[in-house]
Amino acid sequence: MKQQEVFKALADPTRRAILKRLQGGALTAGEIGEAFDITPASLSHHFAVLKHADLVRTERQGQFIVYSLNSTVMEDLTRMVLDLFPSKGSQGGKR
Amino acid sequence: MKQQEVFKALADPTRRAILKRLQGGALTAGEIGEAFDITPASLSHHFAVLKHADLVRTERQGQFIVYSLNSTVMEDLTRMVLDLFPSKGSQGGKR
DNA sequence: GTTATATTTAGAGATTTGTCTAAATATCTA
DNA sequence: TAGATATTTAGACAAATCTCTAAATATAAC
Repeated sequence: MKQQEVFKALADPTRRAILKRLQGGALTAGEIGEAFDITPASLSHHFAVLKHADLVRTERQGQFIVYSLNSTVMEDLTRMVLDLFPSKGSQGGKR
Repeated sequence: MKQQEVFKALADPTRRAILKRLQGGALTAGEIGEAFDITPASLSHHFAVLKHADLVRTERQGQFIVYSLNSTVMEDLTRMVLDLFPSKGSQGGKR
């Protein structure tokens, strides 16, 4: 997993909101876009970043492109976060 | 907790490395800097971002300024990440 | 008080990022 | 095939970000 891509992808509030929107299940690009005051082109850029980080999956269905969360990344992400902080009780104290 | 500040702070690899360095316990700015090929000024900028996100704490000790992880944020951060993804088994299926 | 060490602040410059408009691609429907 | 809809790609621009050098601040040691 590309740690850097994932953290970068999560750094933008619009992208985090996109992920949250997908929690309820897969949506087309257009359906996702309804919630944002942003052009389809800009939205598409965010999709590209999320895809590059492997946080979402896509599937074409006729005219539409359907986005869904890549839930397997969740585990990795949690691990990455946990890895950033010492486990409880193991932290170095005062010097 | 300022979610946006936290995610932004974590988006930079140098800052994540700083956090990892602090896992072993508190360190002075100079000690942290030894590991990076970067000027003290740039490092100080990263410290400011981490502090602003409340990810680290500081304490002056004479000439030195000692940085340590703010471990209480860990819990919040994990919650933020978990919140971004549906809990296992609850994810919406195909449409 | 002067000098040295540790760190931050200020300001500048190059790169990256998020947004837009315009144009391109893909699919559907008639 | 032609026209409509859905989405992406290309290119431009402003704002944010990371880095640097130079200067400022704070403490320590003499």
